[in-house]
Amino acid sequence: MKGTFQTIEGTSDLLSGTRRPLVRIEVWRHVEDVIHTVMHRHGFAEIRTPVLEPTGLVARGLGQLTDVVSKEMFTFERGDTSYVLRPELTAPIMRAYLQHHMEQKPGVRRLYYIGPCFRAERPQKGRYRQFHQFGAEIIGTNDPRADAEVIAVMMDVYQTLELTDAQLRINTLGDAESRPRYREALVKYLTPHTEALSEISRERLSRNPLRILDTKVEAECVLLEGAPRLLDYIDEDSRASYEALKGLLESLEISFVEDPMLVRGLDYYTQTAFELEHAGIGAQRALAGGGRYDLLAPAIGASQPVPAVGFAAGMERLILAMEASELSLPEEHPFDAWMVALGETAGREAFLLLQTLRAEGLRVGMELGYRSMKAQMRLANRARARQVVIVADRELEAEVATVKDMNTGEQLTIPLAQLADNLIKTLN
RNA sequence: GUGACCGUAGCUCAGGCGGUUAGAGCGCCAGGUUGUGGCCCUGGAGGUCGGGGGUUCAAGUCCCCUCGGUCACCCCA
Repeated sequence: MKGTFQTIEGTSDLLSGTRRPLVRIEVWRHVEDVIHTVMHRHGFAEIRTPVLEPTGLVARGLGQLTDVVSKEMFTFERGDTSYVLRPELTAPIMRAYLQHHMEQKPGVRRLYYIGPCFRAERPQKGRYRQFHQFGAEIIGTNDPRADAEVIAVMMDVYQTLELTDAQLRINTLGDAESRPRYREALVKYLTPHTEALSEISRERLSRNPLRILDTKVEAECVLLEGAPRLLDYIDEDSRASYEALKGLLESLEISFVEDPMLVRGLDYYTQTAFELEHAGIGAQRALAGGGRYDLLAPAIGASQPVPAVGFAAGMERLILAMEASELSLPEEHPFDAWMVALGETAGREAFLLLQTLRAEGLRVGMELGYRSMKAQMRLANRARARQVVIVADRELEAEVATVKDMNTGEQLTIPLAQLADNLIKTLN
């Protein structure tokens, strides 16, 4: 236990054969398969960017004042550059879009990703220092159909995984002009009540007042009921695009609730904002979040805004939700067959036979080292092998193998030349 | 970063007010069946009681520090 090395705080190994779905590799593979399939169906192209990015990209992209940038980044210096382990993927994707001049390609860009991210937070349920996100972005248009499409592909992933008990909430944050006007009104309303605010909200009042809207403090929620409404301040374009989005979602029969208190924690969001929540996964209940971020590109150096909308989703939270919703999750894969050999000569022949069966496409296992038949049979059973192929001197002399069906217990003698065909036939 | 709870075999846990060889179930290995799994029976291996310090004749048990885990705050996917 001690003396050996351990995974560092808030990180974990994903393994085969564990009882815990959250770290069971078969569950991850299944979820990833579904994500790739759904994204592919919707015409999104995969993009993989480095785990390491320039610190400046993330700091300017997400905003210096956000908690993620100001206290949750893993950064290090080497030479005269500062590197960061990416805390999210939207800024890196926009960086790639600009770097590879994707705006020069015809039409809009539909991109999706899956990969690890890092945040130096205190771990708890649904929150880890290395965690995994998947997401999709549509870059190059402010058409509200893009907002609807991003939500549609997101919902399709959960739908395909049969996770149907998540709730979608949407809101609009207004554009670059209307948001500051609202911000001003909110500050004006809250300032006389400064005394009633929590310490955290008081600090936000000057730094990022919109974040006060999603407070959990009861007294503040009551106070906010009388606050100016964001919806009353937003510009015509944002309002029209928000109405269009709602109409599209209704037509697509994607159910949602409007939540005027919904705000996002990163600076780059404007207009559409949305979040998908699941009630069964603890305090970190957001499965996915997203929205429009037309201002990200100029924040990281582009000469003009690039209209874009997307979502990001947590893989760990998705798996926790699937577990909470009692969906059946993949276990270790069974074996088609298992080789059992007795003695050194047969052990060598069985090993060669094993390889030819594998070449035929069968999933076949075998213990190495010379153990008793009983021990080998037990291993075959544990591996949930459908059939066992027994080979010893007796069989080899006659050029046959004894094949045992592990469900019925039935045993047959099969000529080696017909072994593969025979195994395949009985599997079907 | 703050707080609460928890660290005893590979896993899940038991160990009344400190008392001398630290236990169980499951798992693992072997045997019962000179070539046959799942059930059953028998035996075996496996533990510096997270680490360090202290109190005491005596510490898994009490105290302090430390590391790790879990959950919550905060934050966010």
